[in-house]
Amino acid sequence: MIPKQTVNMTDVAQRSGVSIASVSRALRGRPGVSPATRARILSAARDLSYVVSPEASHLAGGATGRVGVVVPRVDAWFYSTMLAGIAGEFDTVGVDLVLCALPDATARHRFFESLPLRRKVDAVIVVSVPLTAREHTRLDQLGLPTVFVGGDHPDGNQPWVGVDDELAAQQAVGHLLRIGHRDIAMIQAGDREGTRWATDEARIRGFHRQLGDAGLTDPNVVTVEWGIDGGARGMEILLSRPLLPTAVFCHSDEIALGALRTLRKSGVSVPQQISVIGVDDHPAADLSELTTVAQPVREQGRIAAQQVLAQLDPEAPETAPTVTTLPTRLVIRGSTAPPR
Amino acid sequence: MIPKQTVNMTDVAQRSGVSIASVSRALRGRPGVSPATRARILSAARDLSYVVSPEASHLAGGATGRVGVVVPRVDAWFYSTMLAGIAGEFDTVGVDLVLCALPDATARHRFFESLPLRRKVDAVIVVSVPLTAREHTRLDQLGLPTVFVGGDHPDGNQPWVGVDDELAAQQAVGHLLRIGHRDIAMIQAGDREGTRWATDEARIRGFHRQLGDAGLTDPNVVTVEWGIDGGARGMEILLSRPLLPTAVFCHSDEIALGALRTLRKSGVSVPQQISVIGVDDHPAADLSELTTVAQPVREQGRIAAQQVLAQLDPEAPETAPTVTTLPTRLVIRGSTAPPR
DNA sequence: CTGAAAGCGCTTACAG
DNA sequence: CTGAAAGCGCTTACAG
Repeated sequence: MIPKQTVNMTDVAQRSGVSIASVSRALRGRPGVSPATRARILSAARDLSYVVSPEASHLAGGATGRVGVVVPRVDAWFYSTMLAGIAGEFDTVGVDLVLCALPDATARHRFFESLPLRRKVDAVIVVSVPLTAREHTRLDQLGLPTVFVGGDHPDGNQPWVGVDDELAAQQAVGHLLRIGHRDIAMIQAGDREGTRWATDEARIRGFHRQLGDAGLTDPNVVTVEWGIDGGARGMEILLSRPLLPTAVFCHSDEIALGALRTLRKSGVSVPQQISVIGVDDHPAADLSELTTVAQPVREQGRIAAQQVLAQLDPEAPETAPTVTTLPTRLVIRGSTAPPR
Repeated sequence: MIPKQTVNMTDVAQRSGVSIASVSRALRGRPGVSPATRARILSAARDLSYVVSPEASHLAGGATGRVGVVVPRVDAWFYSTMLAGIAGEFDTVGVDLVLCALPDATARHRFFESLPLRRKVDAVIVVSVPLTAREHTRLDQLGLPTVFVGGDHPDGNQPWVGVDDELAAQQAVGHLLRIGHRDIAMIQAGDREGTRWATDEARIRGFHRQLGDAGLTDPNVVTVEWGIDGGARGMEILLSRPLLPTAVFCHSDEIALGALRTLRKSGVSVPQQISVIGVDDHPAADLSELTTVAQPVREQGRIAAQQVLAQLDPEAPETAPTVTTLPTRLVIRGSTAPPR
């Protein structure tokens, strides 16, 4: 006899001598089943190592047990760390993570127009992705609980988790000012496709504000493509100008690491001739003795996941959508020192 | 009037004046629909921006349109890059990626015992995860096409993609020998929980073999936990011994980067006093001038995804399961030089 | 080429 | 507390 590929609810019902309706109720922990019957059913289900078919369950009105996670990309420290935080949280409750990476404007556009997550997940976490008004509308049309991480705060009152990027920039620049720098440049990240990233804008805003508060105006800003190579290029540009600033605030550690590479290759010593500071506390920042403003990335993912799960849990008390801003922290290493 | 939440096949059928049977056939590209009807249906589906319900489709015998990807973790360069390669490939054909991270033995055990992917995906990609015989059996019980990336070659004739880690180690050690080193140590990665990773074993095998071929035996080997901190610790141990080797082969770039950190902090100059080489070509290797043996990670992910998709495509010609070994390549940077 | 119909494995009112 | 039955949105033989 060929064993059946899969055990279904009918098998469990037969083995425990009840109808599938009772099995369904027992398995979902719903009321309306006597304790004795419930016990019998659960034991039968265990014996057969039965798992509910998510397809059938969802089709009949249940949840999918899946949450979509939308990220710009996965092969960057920030996003993969975020993902690890989310995945760890989902794993504890058996929710499946459907990954959507939107590396460029085309992918983003396609995603919001075709909404491939439709009917496939119970909720969505959107990490950093900048949304146009139309894209927001499309997202709403999914009709799913949504949690945003980083990036713009959603218009409506939807949950958001992140850090204060403007403040982070101010902390970085504040440190440079405090140790005596007055000639501070910035290497800013810009999107090749012209997409405006909330983080980018907040960081340069913080840069200008902090300098402005110190009475410094019209600073040197170079905008390059995000990444190590962009940072390297940014520093090349600064080096090509007549006067070298005494310090450089870099949009992020990846930019700063590239800048450090250029400085090393050019024989400019850090921090003696120039101070460099980034944002993030990327693992490589420690290796390169890069002073930075750390942000808790994994934690952001964890919190976002918890919020989504709370929204999905019918048992959970109804709560107002929360905006969670996690603290950032100056980490002083060897790449910054007072100007000479 | 309140618009319906979701458009279903019936809506498309009505709009194009045919039965849902024809809609289903047209949408799935099956024969038995006249070109004119097909065109009408496709256009109606587009107008309504209809997407097939994966739940219903699968329940009725179709595919889920999902593939499970199992990785040890996502927050490490190797895995996130692999994931990016896989995700990019899936995106082109609209397959959803269900991510499963198995960070420790407990998670791994739970995963293979409860097989949470059961009934949820059409196929599986297993990246690097070491499998016991029992776990292999359990995986087989899923009855799904499976592609392995890295790690052990599966016993049966299942597709595998990866690099030759033993050869990679030999390339690294070969380089050290070629430039004159004779006293070569290794910092090896070991699993805290005692899990035996195929990659780890292959790399130390290559190390010993290459030294053995050069008539060198009984080399210095230090085993530490994988990662930057492990590498740092490994180098501390080497430094604490009476004689410093002239060169160190590191299990991977992450280990090597940690080793470099220790050397810098200890004031030991690289490559003057000691040469260091790693494996992977991690982005930070370039920043740290680390000589290494590069492997194409994203490409491995891409190929694995293509193989899985080919197995899922009924149109695709039946092919024998392939073993694809991608080349590794020595990348010489500043961390290695002839001994003095 | 096209459609009516059975059936996939569940959940949930609706009756007992 | 328990079960018969409708229905979720599809796919696929089976008839035309």
